Amino acid sequence: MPQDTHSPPPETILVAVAWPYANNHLHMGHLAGSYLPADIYARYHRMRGNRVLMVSGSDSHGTPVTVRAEEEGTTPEAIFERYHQSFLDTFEGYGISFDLFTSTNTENHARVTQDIFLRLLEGGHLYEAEQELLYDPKVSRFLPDRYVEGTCPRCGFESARGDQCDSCGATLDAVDLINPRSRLSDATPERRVTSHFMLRLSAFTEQLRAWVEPKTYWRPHVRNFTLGMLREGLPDRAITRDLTWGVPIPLEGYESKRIYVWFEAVIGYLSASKEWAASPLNPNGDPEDWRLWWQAEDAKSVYFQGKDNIPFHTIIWPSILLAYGDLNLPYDVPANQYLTMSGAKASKSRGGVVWAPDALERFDPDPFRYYLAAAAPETSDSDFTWAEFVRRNNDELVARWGNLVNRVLTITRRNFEARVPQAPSTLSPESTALLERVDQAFASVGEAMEAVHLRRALGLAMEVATAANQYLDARAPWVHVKQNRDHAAETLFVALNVISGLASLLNPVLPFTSQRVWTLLAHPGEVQAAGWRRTPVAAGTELPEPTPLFKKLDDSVVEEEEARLTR
RNA sequence: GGCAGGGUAGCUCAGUGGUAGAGCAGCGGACUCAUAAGCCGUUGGUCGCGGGUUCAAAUCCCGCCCCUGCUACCA
Repeated sequence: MPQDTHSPPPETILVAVAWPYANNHLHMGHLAGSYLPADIYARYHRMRGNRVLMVSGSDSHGTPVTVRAEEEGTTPEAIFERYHQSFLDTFEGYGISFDLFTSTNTENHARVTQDIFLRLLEGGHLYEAEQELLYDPKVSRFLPDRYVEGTCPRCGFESARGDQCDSCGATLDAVDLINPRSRLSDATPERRVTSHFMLRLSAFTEQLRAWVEPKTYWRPHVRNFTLGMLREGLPDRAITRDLTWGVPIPLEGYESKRIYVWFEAVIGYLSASKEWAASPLNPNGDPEDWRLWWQAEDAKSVYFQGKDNIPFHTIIWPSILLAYGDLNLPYDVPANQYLTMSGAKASKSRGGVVWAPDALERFDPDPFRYYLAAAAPETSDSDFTWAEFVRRNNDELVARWGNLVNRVLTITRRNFEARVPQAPSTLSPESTALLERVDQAFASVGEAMEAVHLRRALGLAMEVATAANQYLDARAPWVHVKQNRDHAAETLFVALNVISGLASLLNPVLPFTSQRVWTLLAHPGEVQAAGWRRTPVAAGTELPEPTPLFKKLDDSVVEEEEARLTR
């Protein structure tokens, strides 16, 4: 019988997702690395009845946006707006279900950031210090290290970047480069002294260590990397820059400076929560509701992003939170490794990537969600190939799951006048066993979901589909429908109920097609709202005419898409 | 250089002390309801290399080789 496998009291969970930088469209690496895992996790918890707030936004500030604006002869706002809209479209297309996807370019965010800045200043966590930085006199701008090129002082490579030499791999300081030149104008940068606010990160080393040490449930690479950085000691870092595109410093006399992105962007998690609470999106209408996720003791916050973002979420953001006080530190930071594209790292700048908006013009979202979840880079880098995409689509979605739904519905339609057959009062052992197996899967899949082992969660759900195919084959309802109608009726009744359970189990990963299965089973409303349990299919229910859930893809897709990649 | 992750069947990967696993590909078979899908059986591995600990190691320790990533003032 259907049952909720375990019903603890509702939890409060903040699903915090990396802020994409608004200088280009999103690609498959972004989806696989943070947006899709976050969405699967959030959908699962919503089905469990937990109180989920899933937020993120466009990171709108920073030098690259300014530079791009100048290249195109437009404003930073226009560049940001373009990609912000692209992000919103991508999330809608792929079913990434943010409660709020805002940006750092809001008054609210500036206000929250400035509040934190002032409180940290009062608390002695910030101080002013002079720095010598490289300045491009032609474009009148201080240069981030990456915008300086020159000869590597170590290996003599002539096109070393200011932060790192691509030839010998050395970590560099831009002022040490020989014959430095600006990448913005080719001018020779000048050394100029400028004054900036520094964050006293060094003061938090011990507190952070005490906080991270017991986090044994974190992914090993996240915890080890963080502890390694703490062992080496944290240097204080400048949190302001000589820029005009960014959040202003809330003090007199600092009009030419802005709060820098690495300090300001992570604050977005908090400002977005506040924006959501005060907006019409909050059904309760209480602007103070953000406190539920940020101040309640048992609230959990889970931060999804790629591994390159680990220090910002395990060192810098926690330091800011500790300095500010009275706000929850991250509960977990399930950072993913990288998704490589046919062996090469996905990169916005280098090409060879599958752009999220483009891919959706030719394929449905669920096959991508499925593939990226099944091959998620949870423990090590994983490779996206079109051949694997086509194979998983055809073998696993079409043949195993879609075909299961289709064959059961078709037999039912042709032999039982499209009505769910009546099963006998006592089910056979194999029928009972299969139903129990589905119901039990809600516990095992749920456990994997909560540990953010999404590959495993999906694998466990798909095993149930395999068991259902085996059951059908053993019971051969297409044979018994002629000789022993009751036997076939029981088989189909059970199979339809198993499919109902699978629609729910797979919904976090496959929301679009699970909803279609829901409709094919004549369930009213939305699968998302049905809870984390199998919804029974009642005998006698009239079923609509089935249509295939997934499209089988021809092998020629592989060549076509690979040709597109190299363009 | 430092740090991290990885090196297991042709391919993609799971498996952290107790007789080597899954999916796909390959081979064979029974079936035919279904988008020729599904089901059953089967071939295939000195678990990167060399030492060590142990009654027992893919799994723990040491050394080495190779791959990837990170190394935080691009975000």
